Amino acid sequence: MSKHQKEMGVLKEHLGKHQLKYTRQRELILDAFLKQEHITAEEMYHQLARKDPHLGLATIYRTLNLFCEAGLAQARHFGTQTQYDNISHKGHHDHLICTDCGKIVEFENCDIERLQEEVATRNGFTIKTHRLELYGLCSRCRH
Amino acid sequence: MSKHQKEMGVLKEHLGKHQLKYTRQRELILDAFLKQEHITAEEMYHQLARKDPHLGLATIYRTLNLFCEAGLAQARHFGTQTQYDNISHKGHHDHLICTDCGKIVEFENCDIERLQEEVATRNGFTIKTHRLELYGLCSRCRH
DNA sequence: TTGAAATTGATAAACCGTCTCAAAAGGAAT
DNA sequence: ATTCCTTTTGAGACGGTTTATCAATTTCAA
Repeated sequence: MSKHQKEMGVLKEHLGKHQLKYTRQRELILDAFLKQEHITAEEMYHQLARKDPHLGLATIYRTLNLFCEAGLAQARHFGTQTQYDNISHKGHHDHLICTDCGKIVEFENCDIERLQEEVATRNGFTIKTHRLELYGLCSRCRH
Repeated sequence: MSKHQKEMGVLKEHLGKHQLKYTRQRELILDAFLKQEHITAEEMYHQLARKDPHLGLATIYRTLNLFCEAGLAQARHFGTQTQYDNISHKGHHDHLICTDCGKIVEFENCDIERLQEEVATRNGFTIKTHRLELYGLCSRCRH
């Protein structure tokens, strides 16, 4: 039995609502995905090759995009690749991204979140999720 | 004569330092670039096609990357494409996005920006640009 | 068990951005 | 202006990432 009951439930609910099916591959990919903070499709392809050598790369892309629609993942583009962030397990995480070396530092800041809520309320919005990315140079690349 | 004397100067200084040449294409692209807050190479390609139908897409990519090196632009990956941000443009704005109807509200919040700087400093980063998007439901779609 | 609908895997195709290279242009010295 | 060397350009080829295609397979409700 899976360790990720809650997320599995979110996925199944999304599948049910959209007449989609629960497949072995989707379960396999979700399990692997939830163990990561963020991962690329290619990385997951190699990682899962041992468990299921016939799992296709296209299926991984399709499934990760499905997770985004279900609210379990969030796609983020850096360099030439797409990172799929796990937002369901840890909640959202924001990123400091070095535009030179690609280094990524994750952070969370309650004060910023509170201000975001204020802004949203002032504009009549109810926030479901957000994305905050700070681009710049890390200490090593600044020199 | 160009309206963008200051930036033109920055570019020329960079060119001089690196034994690069001042060309008609670079002037044309800089002029177009500085009118935007951010633009993709493809967008600029179409935009400039009228002024110079023979301007190649590769030249635009090369030139926008040159602007990044000169400190006039900042590349940011958005969706599948690369956005080149005009960093001399100060009116940066963030977005509130309704996931239901697609409505987008722009906002600016100095307190959030200040906290972002704090986070960056604490992690040894120097921020050049950022992206903040709040996803949720607008007042109309909540009901 | 059956059958309609969704999914998969393999691969082709699309897409974005960079590289290549011959021709053209910049620009310093004459 | 001319020369000469270097850089740049434009056009298309190329490489890596992601999506589209489609026949075969799987899901799942009846």
